[in-house]
Order: sequence, then structure tokens, then C-alpha cells
Amino acid sequence: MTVDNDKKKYLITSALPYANGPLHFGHLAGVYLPADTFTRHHKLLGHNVLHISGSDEHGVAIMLNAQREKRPYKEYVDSWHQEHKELFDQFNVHFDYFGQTSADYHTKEVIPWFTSLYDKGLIEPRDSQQLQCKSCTNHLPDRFVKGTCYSCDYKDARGDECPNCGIIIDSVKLKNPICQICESTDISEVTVTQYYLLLSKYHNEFQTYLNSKKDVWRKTVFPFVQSLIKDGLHDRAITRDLDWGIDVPLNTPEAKGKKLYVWFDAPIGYVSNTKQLFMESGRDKTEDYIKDWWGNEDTEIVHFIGKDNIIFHCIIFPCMSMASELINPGTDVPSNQYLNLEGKQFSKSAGWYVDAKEALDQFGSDALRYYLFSILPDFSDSSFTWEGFQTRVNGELANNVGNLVSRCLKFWNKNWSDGLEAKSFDNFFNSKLKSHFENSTKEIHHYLNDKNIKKALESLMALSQTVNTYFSDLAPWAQIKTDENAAKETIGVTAIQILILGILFEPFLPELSKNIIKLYGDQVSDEIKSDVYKANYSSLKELFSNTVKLVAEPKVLVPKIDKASIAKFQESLRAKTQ
RNA sequence: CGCGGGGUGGAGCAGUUUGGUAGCUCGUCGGGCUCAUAACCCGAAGGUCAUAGGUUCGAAUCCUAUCCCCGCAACCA
Repeated sequence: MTVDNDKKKYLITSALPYANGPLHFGHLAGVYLPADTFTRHHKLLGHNVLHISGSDEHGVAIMLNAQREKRPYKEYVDSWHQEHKELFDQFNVHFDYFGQTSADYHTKEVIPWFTSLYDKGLIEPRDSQQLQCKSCTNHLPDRFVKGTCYSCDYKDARGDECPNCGIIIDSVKLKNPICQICESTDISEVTVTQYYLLLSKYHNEFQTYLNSKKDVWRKTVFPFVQSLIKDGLHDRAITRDLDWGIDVPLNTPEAKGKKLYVWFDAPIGYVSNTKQLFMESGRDKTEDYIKDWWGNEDTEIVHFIGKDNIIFHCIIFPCMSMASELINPGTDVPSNQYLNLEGKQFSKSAGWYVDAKEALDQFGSDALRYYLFSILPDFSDSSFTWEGFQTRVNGELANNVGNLVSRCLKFWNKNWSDGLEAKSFDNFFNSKLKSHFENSTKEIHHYLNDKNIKKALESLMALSQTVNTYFSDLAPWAQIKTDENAAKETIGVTAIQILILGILFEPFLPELSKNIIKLYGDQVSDEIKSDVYKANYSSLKELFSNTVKLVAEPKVLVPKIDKASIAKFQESLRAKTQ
């Protein structure tokens, strides 16, 4: 097994969840689960790795919803922040730091970004026309206004695009505009001054960066980005007239009352949260969050996101990072496609979603993680179905893995509860099995390094199946009648394979992994786990060079999902379609 | 000609970059086993790889054209 050089660091980020509503399976499968697995993998390999995320708490949508619920903004985002944090905990998605963009430390981190870009002449104020609702006084960005298309007279055109004729709409020109916030038609055009990030000035530098990603970024990412910039980069407004957000850090009259656009400050949250981690943990005071991590050439910066975030993570944030010279741009952006629900896109407003928390309470994290991994939308959209969930968990995880642990370890406990002596295990270490496990481990690592989580888990499941075959071929239940030592060896060697499987499952299903390892007792140290994960079996061999007994009676590790338990979820969705 | 993704045995998918006997999981059928969560193991059937042309000794894979499905992605986070 090759070991990466010690200098290399992995800075892994997960898209900041918007503190404005419940998270569903799409978020988990698209971003948080793959990121968690990738992180756990590198931690087990002993690499220097951080997984950073946090709540994204600014923006118009949050303002409007907080107003609707008549709650103070801060209280509103705090409650969603808490909610999301708990969900991640229950799903065993672990972050080294999960912060908030409404926190003071974040504001402090954002200001230098703005001033640096401003001082370099990459930010300037410009006037533009925008609609404003006279009734509720809100400014109306594209999505907050509807009206009649000025090209085809379609009555229900959106503020950004006409669904009928497909043209890109300039919302100011819409006929008969209607405010989407208060339904008023009393709308007028006003001139507003906003600050623009002059990405057009940065086109060549960005192009150089992009070219270097041709063979790094996924096929679903690189061509898309390339097509977006074929006409050059567009300048973007990065301020808004809102009363919730980070103040524009300028003392000019134009800046008064303006806030930074949420997408300007949000990605900086990755950096501010890293800094806050070091501040709070005091883990290694000498470790500098910029010098050692964000600005370090030996750091691989990996942004896990959904495809709706590509523009920001592949174009705007890299430009901001390079132009401000504050941090290095991302190395890889493994953007996933969308996960649908029973064939249709999740939609909170239409009620077409499953509250991840409710499902978790019913089924636990192993079953849901397993199924979500198996349908991970890494290269194309996929669909969550309750029937698929039941089939895959029962047919694969329960039957293949759960039952394997049961059949072997129960046999062991029933016949030799005092333990098995060293010679029962020894054969694993000089057999073909060992190299088989080494090769499989190598394959799994290869896929994980490639961020191909689905494939990695498939390899692991295939490995588990070979253990079932091994066990069946030797038939210890027959051996024990004629040659007890042979039976002991079958059980011993299978038990070792199960333990290794348990350790290899850690990045995917940490709960299951823990439960399997637990059966073998405290003697399976973190060091042994780490060695075994790297397919180095010497410490494991040492452990099994004594008599070993199981410390716990094996229970059902993976309960079957019965029809009745998924029925109520299916039922509530069916009600939504009527 | 808006852009992107996709169309492979009954279902869900891999394989397409670098052409060379069409693969996986589930389901179905037959057999074995009885340690185990009615689980496990072995074997079999089942595909003109959306369609039509073309290149080639050879095409799921390359080229051209057409059809169908999904999404909207620089002011939805």
C-alpha cells in the first residue's frame, strides 16, 4: 500500500446548508454523505484532513420566511442551524467544524475579501434598473416577480425566463408584473446602485485555472463550466438592499444600508469556519489556517456540492480566491447530480419530500446511508423509491452482511464460547485470502480516492459476498461432525474476515462498523483498525496469536425493513399526488 | 438550431475517454445446503446496447442524422 507523503493535507468542504428549511435525502446523498465518507477514508489512512461546513444564513429567502413567521432573523436561522446539526449527528455525518455565517467571526473574515478586491479595482458601484413593489416595499429580483412575457405574451412568465418560449427575461421589461411576495401589482421601476464584482477583468487568469482542471473535474462539471464562460465572464452584483446580512464595508454614501449578496459571503464561510475551529479547539496553536491549509500548495481543497452550486464553486469563488490572493482556489469539485423522490424532484413547497429526520427515527442511519450510497447521483440523476429502499437494504445489507456476521459468530459462540486458540486463525495470514483482501482493499481505496463512493461500496459488498461463499464451501456445520479442528479453523478464518469487513465499512456505515468491531472486544484498538484499513495485517495477526473469545452475543445487526414500516411513508406521498 | 444530462435483458444501473467474446445487483426458473436475519451456495433462461445510415477485418463504444425522457444552471442557496 502506498502512503502519500506526510505534507499533503486534505481540506474537505460540504456545501453550506441554507438555514431555511428541513434537509432531505437529496442534500444528504448529493453532498454530505459522500463528503463524510471521503473524510473518514482519509482519516483512517492517517492523513491530515479537515471536514468543514456550516449554515448559510443570509439572503432574501431567509428574510422573507422569518418575517412570515414573525421571528427575529437570528432566532430563525439559529433554530434551523440547530436542527441541521442534530440531523447530521444522527446520520453520523461528522464535521470538524460546523459554523454559522451569521456569527461575528464570519463577518470579520469576509471584510478583508471585499476590501482586497475593492482595492485591486475589481469591485465598483454601478446603477441598474430594478422593480420595486410599492405595496410591500421589497425590491424584486427576478424570482420574486411574474408577469406576461414581452416576447410571446405568455401570461405566466417568470422573472428570469419564459417557460413558454424559453427566452431569458429581463424582469424590468415584463408586462403586468406581479409581486410574488405580496401579490400586489403596484410595481414600479427604480434605479438602484449596487456594487459589482468585475469578473470580466479576470477572464484570462480564470481561463488558465480552468484549463488545468480539464482532467481533474468530472465530465458533468468541466464541459458545463466551459460552456458557461465561452462568451467571457460576466460582472455580477454582489450587494443587495436588505436589512439582514453583512454590511458593505465601505464608508461611501452609496454603500449605506447595503448588504453583501449572500453568495459573496457564503463560500467564505469555509474559511471562517476553519479559522474558528483553530480558535476554539486550540488543537495545535502553531497551525495557521491560511499558511498551513487554505494557502498551502500541498493542500488538496475538495468542495462537495450539488450541481446547482457549480457556478459559484467553479467560477466565482475561485476567481474571488485567486484575485484577492487570500487563499488557493479549489482543487476538485465533485459535484453530484440530483436525487429525485419516486421519479419527481423534491419540492418542499409541493410537499414532495421526505423529512430526513422522520425517516431516520424509523430506520436508523445504517439502512438509509446504505441505500443512499447505492443510488448516489454521482454522474446522473437518480431516484429514491421506498420499494427500492426495502429491496436493497433487505436483499443486500441484511442478507449479505448482517446475516453473514450472524451465521458465523453465532456458530462460534454456540460451540466454543470459551474462545478459539491461535491455530484456528493462523491460516488466514498465509493464505490466498490475505492477498485477496489486500487487493480488494486496494480497489476500494482507488475508488474512494477518486470520490467514486458508489463503486467503492459495491466492491466492498462483493468482498463480503466472497466471505459468504468461503463459509458455505467449507460448511463448518458438516465439518464439526467429523473434524472439529477443521470447523474451528473455518470459523476462525471467517471471523477474521468479518472483522476486516467491519473495519472497511467504517467510512460508509460507521454504526454498523462499530457494532461489528464491538463483538471482538476492546482489544481492537484504533491502531489495529488503522493498520487493517491500510491492509497491513501484522498487528491483527498479533491480536489473533492468542486465544480469542467473543465478548458479546451477536444480535441482529441489520434489521429487515418490513412492508408496513414503509407503507406510511408511501401513503403520505401518494396523498400528495392527488 | 438555448444549455446540460440520459435512452443497455422484467426493474435499477456499469461499460462509451483508450473499438476486439455484453457485465453487475434485484427479480424469474432449476438444483444444493440447513450454521444463519425464510438467510447462504451453485447453475440456467432472458439483451438486434433508442432508431437509421457511415467508418472499420471488427462498433454499445468513433462519425452523421433523427426520435424520446429528465433538469434549468450565473438574482431559487
